[in-house]
Amino acid sequence: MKYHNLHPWNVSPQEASRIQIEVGKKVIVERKFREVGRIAGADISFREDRAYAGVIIFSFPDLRIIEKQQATVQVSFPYIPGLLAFREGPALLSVFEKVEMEPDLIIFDAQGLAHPRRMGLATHLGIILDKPSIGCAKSRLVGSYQSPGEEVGAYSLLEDGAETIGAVVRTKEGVKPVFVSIGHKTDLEHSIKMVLDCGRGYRLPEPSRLAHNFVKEIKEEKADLKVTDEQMSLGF
DNA sequence: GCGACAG
DNA sequence: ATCTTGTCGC
Repeated sequence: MKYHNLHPWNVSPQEASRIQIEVGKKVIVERKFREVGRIAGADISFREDRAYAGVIIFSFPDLRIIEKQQATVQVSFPYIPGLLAFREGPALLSVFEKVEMEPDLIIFDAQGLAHPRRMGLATHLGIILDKPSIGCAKSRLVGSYQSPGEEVGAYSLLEDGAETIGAVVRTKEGVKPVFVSIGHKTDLEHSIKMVLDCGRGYRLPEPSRLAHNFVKEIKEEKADLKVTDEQMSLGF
């Protein structure tokens, strides 16, 4: 996949926040597509400063795997709440660059608009990749909410002041709900529907769950290789 | 100053 | 996220 190089990534935290405010002006919170034929799940696993990024493309709604790609990248930006995209973004773009079967929608294990500056990783990468995206996080970054009903499919709104920034969705009974928010080029109602339609009895939707297992495997099998993709392409 | 804080 | 043993429950 191709993507737009909108800004540098090796910047200070202050500059990163400024970039989020600037790039965030491009977000589109409207869904124009009708059908989803392919959906992608992406995730990253870390070991020290090396990131193992993976993407899996599925057919939808049958959720058959049609492509898997991976990339190993050296990471230097630290984890700072609100600036996750600056730590994981570069590695995710490296792996999306290898994807050939373009997805119609991407689900990220992170927030979308449910972010202090409405620029969570799902929104940020959706804009750079120019693809509809959804943020499906395992915990809250910002916003207040009432606990959703216990039945699968129940959800409550996540709000920040008078603004609705996402939804807290029950994807499995007796388990902590997930935090769904618009990433880019879609709406909240459809985002919630997609997360639920991709559910197969587990807390996380299949694209997220399998992408997570995938990068975990990659990390464990390549843990001893102290070489990143870039170093390999340089001939070693 | 204190507590919160995606992965 | 990652580091880790046992443990509670279906």
